[in-house]
Amino acid sequence: MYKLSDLPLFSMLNEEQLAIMQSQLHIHQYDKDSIVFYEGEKNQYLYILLEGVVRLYKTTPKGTQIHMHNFEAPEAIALFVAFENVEFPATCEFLSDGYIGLLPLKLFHECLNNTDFSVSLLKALAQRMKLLATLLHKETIFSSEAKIADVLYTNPSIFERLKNNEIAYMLNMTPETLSRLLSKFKKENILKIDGHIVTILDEDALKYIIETNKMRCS
Amino acid sequence: MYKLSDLPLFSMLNEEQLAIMQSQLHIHQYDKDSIVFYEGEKNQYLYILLEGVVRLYKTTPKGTQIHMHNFEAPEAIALFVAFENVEFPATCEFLSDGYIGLLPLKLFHECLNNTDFSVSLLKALAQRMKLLATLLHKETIFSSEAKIADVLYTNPSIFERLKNNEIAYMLNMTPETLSRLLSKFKKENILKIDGHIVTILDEDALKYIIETNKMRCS
DNA sequence: CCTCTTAATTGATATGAATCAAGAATTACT
DNA sequence: AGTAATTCTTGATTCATATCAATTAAGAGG
Repeated sequence: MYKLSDLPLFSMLNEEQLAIMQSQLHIHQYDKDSIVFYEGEKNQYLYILLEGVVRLYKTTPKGTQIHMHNFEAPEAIALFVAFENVEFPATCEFLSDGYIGLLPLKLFHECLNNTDFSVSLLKALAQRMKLLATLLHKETIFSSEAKIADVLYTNPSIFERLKNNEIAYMLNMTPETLSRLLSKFKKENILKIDGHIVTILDEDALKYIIETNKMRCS
Repeated sequence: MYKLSDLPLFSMLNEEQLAIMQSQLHIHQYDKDSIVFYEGEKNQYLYILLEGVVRLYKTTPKGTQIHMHNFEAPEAIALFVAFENVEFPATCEFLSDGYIGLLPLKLFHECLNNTDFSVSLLKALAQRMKLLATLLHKETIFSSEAKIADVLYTNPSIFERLKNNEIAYMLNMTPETLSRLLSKFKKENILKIDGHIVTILDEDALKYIIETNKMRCS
C-alpha cells in the first residue's frame, strides 16, 4: 500500500507536515466492485487511492453508464471537488480490492499555505482538466468509428489485454457497435485480427477517420 | 477597459508586481466576430479578456459547432492551457468588440511563487473544471428535452433576451428540435409562451424531465 | 401600411447508434 | 474431450435527432 509521500502531490511537504497528514488519514479497505462514492453525493474528504484500481463513471437515467476514467494507485481522486463545494460528478467504483485514504478537507486546505504544495496541486488539477477536456472531445466530436480509430492509434495493445466487451464500455458504445465497426475496418483492410492480436495495416486511414469521423472510400 | 488588478486572480499581487505585469501585457484590440485563437493551436501567452464578450466552441468534422462557454470581461481564458503544454481544446471568438491582454507565460509562471496568487489560481481553475464537468454532463447525459428543461429551470430569462435560434445553438441542438420540443412542452401545459415571455406552469414536470430525460405521461 | 428580410414552424426523410433477438464461436470446467 | 458458460457476431427494428425543404409568422425600414 502506498503512503501519502508516494504521491508527487504530497512529496513537497516536509516530514513533519507529512507525518501529521498521514496520522490524520482515515484508511478504508474496499473490496472489488464496491463503491467509494456515488455521483451526486457531497464530500467531506479528499479521497486518495492508496492501492488498487478504480473507475469513475456517470449514470444515465436509463441506467447505462458513461465511462470517464480509470485511476491507479497512488492518485488523488475527485480533486476539484475538494475546492468547490459541489456534488461528485461521477461514481467511483473499485475494479480491484484496494485502499482509500480519506484526508479531512480542513487539513488539506491548510496545506495550501505551502507554495510548493499549491503549485504541484495546480499542476495536478491542470492535468485532470486535460483529461476532462479530452473526454469531452471524444464524447461530443468523435463518431463511434473515430473513437475506435483513436484507441487503435493511441493504445492498440488494449485489444490484447481486454475483451471487446470491456473495450466497448470504455469507449461508451455497445459491444454490437464495436463488433460491427471492427468488421468494417477489417473489410477495408485497415487492420487484421488474429486471435487477440490486432495489426494495423493502414495507419493513414486511421488518422483520416480520427479527423473526419468517416472512412475514406466507403 | 479592465485592468489586471480588476481580476480577482491578480488582486492578490502587490502593486509593484502588478505594475510589472501590466507593463508586460500586450493588449490587442478585436472586432466583433474575430477569432482570438483556434482549436488546435499552441499558445505562448495567458489570454486575459479585458473588454467584451467571447464565445468558446469546438468544431466538428462536419463543420457544425459545439458551444462551450461565453466569457465576459474581466476573465482569464483557457487557464489550464497555460500549465499543460497542450493545444487549445476550443476556438475563441469575439461576440462583441473588445480587448485581450496577452501575458507571457514566463511571467505568469513566476507569479506562482506568490502563495496567495497560486491559491486564487487554484480556486479559478477549480471553477473552470466545474464548468467543464457541467458541460460534459449536459452533452453526455441530457437528452434534448432535458437540456431545454434545464435552461427553463435555471435561466428562464434567456428566452426574453435571445432568439430561439441562438438558444438552440447554445444548447447544441438545431432550431428545429428546439421549436418542436417547446411546442411539445406547451401542449403538455408545462409552460406557456406569450410573445417572448415564457411562463413556467409546472416546475415539477421540468424537474422530472431533467432527472429522467423524458416527459411524464407521454 | 406595405414590402423585404429574418426567424420560427412544420413535415418528410436520413442517419448513427442503441436495442432486441438469435445464432456462432470461444473459453472454461470437470 | 465434452458440456456449460461466456463472448462475439449478425440481422431486424427502433429511437432521437439532424437534415432538407417549404411555409408561415414576425419585425424592420421606407
